Amino acid sequence: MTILSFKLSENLYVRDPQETELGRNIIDHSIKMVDKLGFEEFTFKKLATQIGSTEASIYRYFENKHKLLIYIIDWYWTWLEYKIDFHINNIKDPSERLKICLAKLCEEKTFDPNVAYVDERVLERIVSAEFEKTFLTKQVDADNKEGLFLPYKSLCKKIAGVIKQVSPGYEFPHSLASTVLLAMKHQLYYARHLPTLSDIKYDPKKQYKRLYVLLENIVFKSIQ
Amino acid sequence: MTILSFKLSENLYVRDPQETELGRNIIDHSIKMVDKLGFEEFTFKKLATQIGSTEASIYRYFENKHKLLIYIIDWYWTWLEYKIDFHINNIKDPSERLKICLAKLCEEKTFDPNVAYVDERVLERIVSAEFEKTFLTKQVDADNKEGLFLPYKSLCKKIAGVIKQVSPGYEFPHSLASTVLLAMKHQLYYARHLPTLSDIKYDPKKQYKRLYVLLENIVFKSIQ
DNA sequence: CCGTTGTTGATAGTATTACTACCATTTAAT
DNA sequence: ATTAAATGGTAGTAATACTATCAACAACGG
Repeated sequence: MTILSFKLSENLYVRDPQETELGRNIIDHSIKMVDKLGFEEFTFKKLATQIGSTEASIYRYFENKHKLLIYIIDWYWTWLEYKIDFHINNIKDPSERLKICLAKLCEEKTFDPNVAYVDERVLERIVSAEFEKTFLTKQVDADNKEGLFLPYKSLCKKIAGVIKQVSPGYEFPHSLASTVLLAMKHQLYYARHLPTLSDIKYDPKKQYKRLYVLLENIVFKSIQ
Repeated sequence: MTILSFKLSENLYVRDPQETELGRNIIDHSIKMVDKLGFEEFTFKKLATQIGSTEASIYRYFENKHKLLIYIIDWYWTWLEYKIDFHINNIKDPSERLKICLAKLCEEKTFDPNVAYVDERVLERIVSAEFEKTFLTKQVDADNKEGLFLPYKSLCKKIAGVIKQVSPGYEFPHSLASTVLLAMKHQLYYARHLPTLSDIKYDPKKQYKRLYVLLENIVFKSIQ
């Protein structure tokens, strides 16, 4: 049994949270709290109380809650890219590769205790609801320069690359990849909260399959 | 010369800002300030100082800054739908109608003094950067019940309707419409701040045409 | 012309947030 | 055993997101 963990950019934290008990506790409980309260209502104070620590201690790990959020979300994208790599490895046929990418994106996540201490289902909800808040800020450019968005950009590039393999002449592989990546998160969110914006009905079982059909349709038709 | 203005849902405000000088001032300057500072840094205090009024007075118009943001963004979607209606009126051919829709979505906005007191270019930037913050909150369901997202849902429905006219059998008209609406805002934002996520290069002149080509490609290929 | 009502301005106050600073204690490493 | 690192505890600050109260000044109807 391998416990999977990923080293993320040092610019994200003051002290690496994966190295200490308190650090891991911070990550673990922030994930749960952000999911429950939403990012706006989530504070270091509440987190500190929850884990029986203090605000000051948390600030020793993360400069602010914005970087903590990016940390969590970067973790998700890194993990997703890892998963995709793992599954397209050794597959030669480009179309098949692309289908696997999309399938992995849409796949219903499960809690796998082998993957660190993180519940991927919760993580997925956080990414759906909070991802865009990481870069829709006035500090985008500074954050980007620090490499805080590398995991997402890397995943996008990977998918764009696979698209290029299927259709070398296609003009917009990166745009299509980023559009699909966002769409996948949004369609699930809409299904749940704003159903008129989507044709995918909220259904914990069937929605993922239907999402796959939608994305496959958009991607393969667009590049053909 | 007609000054165009739209009546928005009463649930958005305490007192209708379009009816008084102070109200119009609030809208006018919030738009400028949200654009300049970003929504997080924007406060009623700063706004009050800017327009030579007080926090208390602003609270007489808007319950909080969240509703003010929704107000501004609802205005934008309402105006965009109006514009689309205006231009697809009397056009019979469904494909032509859909093309006009997309063209109007992508079109470079200009400052038209006939449309109230609002600079649409600024508005467009705000929508690009802040729109998702209106619904990615824990109060989505409550806000939705109050009808705060009607203008966006209505526009989405309209485009889905046109898609249906072109391709009556297509399974995902709403999903495709909402995906494209978001993509249009995001691709421009990426072009500017996260260029590796897009194949559209930042260029105040040419980017809109290229965006149109992208969206036309995605939409027409997907539904064919 | 008076009295009522509505709108704004001015001021004040509160709970919470997002930090920073400093010191004491525990723990781990040499 | 000594030292350094990690944490906890406490305190404090500026700013935010409000709420409440009161006075000034229109505007309007009788």
